[in-house]
Amino acid sequence: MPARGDHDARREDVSEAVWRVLAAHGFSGLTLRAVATEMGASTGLVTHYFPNKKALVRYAVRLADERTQARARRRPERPGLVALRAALLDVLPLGPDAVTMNRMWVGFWGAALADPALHEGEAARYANWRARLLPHVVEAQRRGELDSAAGSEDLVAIAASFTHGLVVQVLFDPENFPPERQISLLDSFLDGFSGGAGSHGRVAPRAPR
Amino acid sequence: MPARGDHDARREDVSEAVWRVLAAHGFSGLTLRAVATEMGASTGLVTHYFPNKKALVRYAVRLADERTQARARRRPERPGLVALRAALLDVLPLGPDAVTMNRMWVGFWGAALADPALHEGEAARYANWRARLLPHVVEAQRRGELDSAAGSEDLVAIAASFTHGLVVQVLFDPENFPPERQISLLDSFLDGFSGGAGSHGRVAPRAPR
DNA sequence: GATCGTACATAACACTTGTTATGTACGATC
DNA sequence: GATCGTACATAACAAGTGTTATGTACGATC
Repeated sequence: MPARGDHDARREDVSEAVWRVLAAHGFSGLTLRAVATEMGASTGLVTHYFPNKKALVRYAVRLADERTQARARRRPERPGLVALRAALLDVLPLGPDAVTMNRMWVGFWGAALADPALHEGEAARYANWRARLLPHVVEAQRRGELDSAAGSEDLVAIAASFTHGLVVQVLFDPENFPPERQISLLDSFLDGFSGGAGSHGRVAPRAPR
Repeated sequence: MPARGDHDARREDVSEAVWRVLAAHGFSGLTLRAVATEMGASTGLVTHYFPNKKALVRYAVRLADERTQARARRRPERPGLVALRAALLDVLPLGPDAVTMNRMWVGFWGAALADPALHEGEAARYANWRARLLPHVVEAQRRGELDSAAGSEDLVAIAASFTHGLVVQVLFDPENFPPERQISLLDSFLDGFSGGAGSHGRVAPRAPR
């Protein structure tokens, strides 16, 4: 008899297939059969691990969010603006995996707007994301690395807006937004809010790559 | 025999129903029957005016974009930062109609990412939007209303990112982002890029309402 | 080694989908 | 006023959907 962990591991395998299908075919292309063939299995496997489609989607999305959060938490960051920059960089579609995940999130937004339960979950995730960004902004403001003209909560909302809006533009026009430009745009954005004089040079070092 | 204009007018009626269905139920809820009942008609009407679903979606999305552009073009704007602010304000979900249209756009993004034809169209619309914002940014920089540290194209991309990212957050959490806060966030954002000193007060007057 | 529960595959179900065909009211044309 | 094309409604169709039922291989348990 397989251990309990195997069961959960299988559910995560299915969830990852959901991510890929969602990223490739959008929410309207997310069918149990598509998920099954994505895994090279049958729909029987999917229905064996999830009671219905709604539960499958809920689990897959929640898992995606948990993975993202875990990855962000793991990195020991220097506080303040550097940490904020790292947290935002972490979201951008700078590599193939990040592209897939962002495609899945954007594809999910449309469905979440229409379904009350998914909507609530997504709103909570947004609030959670902002709450995790907030201490970095506060610390950056305390250090004078970020302008204090705007309130911390507002600055967080602005930074989150910029980042996700950039994600959408990147996904639709990847050739116009290669990783280097994404990073440079983020730095220009942060530059705008880095204290009094807006043009005193970059406050954060360029990414090594 | 009805005039040619009636035929086109009917196609626009159908398109508007598509917008509402898309905003309410997302792309996966966009069915010919849903569109028909949204109009209080039968699917026969829809199929009479459009050869297939793909053509219907294409037409509806293109019409939505044309309407938006026409509205933006009509307003005679003062040049520079004021014009940029007005153009961005025009996109935000400040009223019920704008909320509906933005919900439809976000719902459409997911489908556009998955379908090559729709993807191309959406990428073109983004490029077009940036091209229309560009002269305002250039003029604002020339006047010294906007920081010239960042390139004009980059500033446009940053402004577009911020605006659409804010749209998404507003749609998911409207109570946290009432119209006044949306406007104040936009002004804070623009403030960050308004020349040397970042905190010399608002560069653009608050909206009257 | 018989029993049994788990982990699937396979198949069938009712339902919804886009599409197509058919029917029909009705104003314009001769 | 007969004819005709337009503007739909109604209905039928095959294909695809989520869900449920059934079959079955197989390692663990006694």
